[in-house]
Amino acid sequence: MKPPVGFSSRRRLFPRLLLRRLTSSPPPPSAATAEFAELCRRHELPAAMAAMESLHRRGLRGDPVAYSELIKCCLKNNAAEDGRRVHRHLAGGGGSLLSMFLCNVLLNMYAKLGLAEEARKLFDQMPERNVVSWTTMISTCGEEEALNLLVQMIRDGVRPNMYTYSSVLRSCSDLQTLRGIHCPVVKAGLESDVFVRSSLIDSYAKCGDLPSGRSVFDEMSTQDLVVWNSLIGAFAQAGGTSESVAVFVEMRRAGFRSSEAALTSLLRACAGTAMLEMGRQVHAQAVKSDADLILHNALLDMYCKCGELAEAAAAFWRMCRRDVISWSTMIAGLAQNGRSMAALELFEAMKKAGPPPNHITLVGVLFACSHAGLVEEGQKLFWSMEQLFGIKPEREHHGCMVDLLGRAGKLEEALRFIMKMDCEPDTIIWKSLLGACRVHRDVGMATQVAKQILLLDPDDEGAYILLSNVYAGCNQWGDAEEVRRAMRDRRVKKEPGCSWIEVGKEAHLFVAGDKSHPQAEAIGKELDRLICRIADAGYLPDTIFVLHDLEREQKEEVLRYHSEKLAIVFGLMNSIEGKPIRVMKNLRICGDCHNFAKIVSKAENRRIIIRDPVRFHHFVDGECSCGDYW
DNA sequence: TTAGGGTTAG
Repeated sequence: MKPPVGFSSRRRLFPRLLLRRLTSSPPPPSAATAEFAELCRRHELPAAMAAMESLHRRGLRGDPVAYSELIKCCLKNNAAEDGRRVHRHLAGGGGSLLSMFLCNVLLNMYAKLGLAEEARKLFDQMPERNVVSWTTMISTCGEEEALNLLVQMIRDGVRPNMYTYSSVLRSCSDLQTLRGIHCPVVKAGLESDVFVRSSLIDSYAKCGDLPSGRSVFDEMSTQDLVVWNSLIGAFAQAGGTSESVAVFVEMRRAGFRSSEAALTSLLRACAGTAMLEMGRQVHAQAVKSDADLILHNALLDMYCKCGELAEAAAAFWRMCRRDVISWSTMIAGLAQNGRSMAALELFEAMKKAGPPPNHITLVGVLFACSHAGLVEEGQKLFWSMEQLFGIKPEREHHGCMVDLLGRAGKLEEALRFIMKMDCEPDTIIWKSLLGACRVHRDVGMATQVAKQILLLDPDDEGAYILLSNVYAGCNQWGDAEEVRRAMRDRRVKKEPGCSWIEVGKEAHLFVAGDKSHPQAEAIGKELDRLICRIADAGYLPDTIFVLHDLEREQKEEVLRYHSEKLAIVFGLMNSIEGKPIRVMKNLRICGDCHNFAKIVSKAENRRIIIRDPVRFHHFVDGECSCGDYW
């Protein structure tokens, strides 16, 4: 007899199962295995685990599909210990239950849970391996190991398929290797697979070869939304905002919908290059996706990275759901924009009403302390974070502490702190101390610290530059020149300083002293006029920031054409009165440009926002949000 | 049973 409409077998089984669980007499073997299978199928983890134990106690065994569902359920619930228990049960009794199929499922669980060692151990123990086993193993590995496994699998007579190549390609971090793998992919006729294609695009972008990524895309005959998004994401990651927008427009024209992933990538690109107007336009496209958390986190980040804190805060409080990334983004955004106290207040609110902080949240909070000179608060947090939040200080947190002490002029204390650290100091931590030596003009310690960095990395450009800055700042021109010579001898090049500004949704780039911009002549003239105007307001070029031993007049000339000055003048010339001037820099702002921007903000009655790689400077009415503490 | 696109710091 057929059940009545709407009365599915699933609905019928449930009360029977419940009844059985409530009664003490065990079900007959066939019913017990069926019950186990059903619990596994329904992913009821604790009940299925109990059913498995009970079955095995009675010497009974379940169906392979049931075990496979149970292992998948362990993975879904992140229940590694339960997964291991299933593994032990399957391996017990001579291991007869551990078929290649179930080994592969277990392998996948270990791999996805990040338990690489356990995955490897199981893989090594497998008497037989098929393409799924090899591919699963490859997907857990970095480039070198993935390539080794690929060679071994071919030697073992197992032919890689599109899944295998997709994983191998994704592991490539070196362009030559990537090209080497691309060849057999083409030979095997697998390039047209959309998964392989998106892996190729992502990996070419990651290896810095965007044109190759683009040509893989252009050769695509069947179109696929994810592949479009891969290309948008690839340009976004490389900082190519206008290119990623162009691909987005192209994609829409080709009839594809604008997905959340694509909009998120665009926002990331806008954030990376501080393209606020473009970001606002993407925001307008994103309004329909109210519930998408990742997209809204990216939106928040975009406003923070464009220095628009009021809009960031509005976006933050408007979100219908906020996760640890939303809170961390907002806290770091406030801190980087010189609003340390507000960052700390938000952290207090998070502790009361938000999700538990993670290690990145605490980096943001420590950053807030170090950039506001809140030494005691920072130290208190650092020493209590493990106890309060269960987060063991990592290298990044130690780096923040060195920064905190160094910025506050406690150089000896910072050095002692480094010496006592549990982890080995890396060049980033030493450079933080070297930066503090420069600010506080401690030539002796700077020399020692720079030596330490160059021992770790003899080609570290930053160490040479910072040390030569320290010498130049103390008028030790001979020493500064010697550092420069050492740099030349080792062929270490200084990255040229550049700034850019968005005008009419386009980025205009300026390199120090560069006259290639179409308006270069007019900008130069306007800069001269501006410098004359602000000279009356007290601007005097501070030549200490010129690193070469030049005559004063020459130094002034070098300073005059620092890229941020050119960008500010261009912004003044090309934007509506009253609109803030927003400049982005690849290097940290020099003291003279900082002073220049302060005076211009007052003299021209303009808000100027400069973002360097570490933080923001908001110049309003002759003052900077950093309080001259950077 | 194996592979794809999106968010935070340094």
